Amino acid sequence: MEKHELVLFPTPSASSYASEIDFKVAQSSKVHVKREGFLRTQKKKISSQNGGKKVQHRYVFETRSEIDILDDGYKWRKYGEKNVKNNKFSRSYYRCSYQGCNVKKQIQRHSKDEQVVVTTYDGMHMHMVENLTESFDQILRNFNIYNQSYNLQR
DNA sequence: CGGTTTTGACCTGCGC
DNA sequence: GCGCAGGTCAAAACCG
Repeated sequence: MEKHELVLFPTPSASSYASEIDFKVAQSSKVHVKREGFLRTQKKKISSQNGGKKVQHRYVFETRSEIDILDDGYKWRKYGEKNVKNNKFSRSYYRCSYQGCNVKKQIQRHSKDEQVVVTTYDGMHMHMVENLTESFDQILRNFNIYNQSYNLQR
């Protein structure tokens, strides 16, 4: 396994909810990760669902790859597919098939730069997984560490 | 047989 | 309201 190095520091976003960062993975490909809170309307919806206790997380991965589905070690069940406007490629919707796990993800290819795959994760897994891909784990860990220090600075 | 994919219908938020 | 765009459901097909 290659070493994952942190390439860029993000510019503090205008939105207080979002932060983003780039990782270089295995020499060739770069992963752009973005973490954002939900928009106000979505927050409202969430809070009415579970009493407003839980914070929802969203991670957006942008990878440059020929393969649409990057194996992150989790088991996903596809539950939908849609054509999005201004995009010739369709977007796929997946849900984590672990029982009781509510994590969702969307996979979508850029219309302009079709080499880029955008993977959006909604929520966090509250369970372990045997087959966790090391690179994915490492990226998320680095990203969380980064976010912690970022939050401390403010 | 049990889980997954497919696919059109259904639901919902939002802008006009 | 209405219609569009995006997100989800669910029944049938599919597959090991």
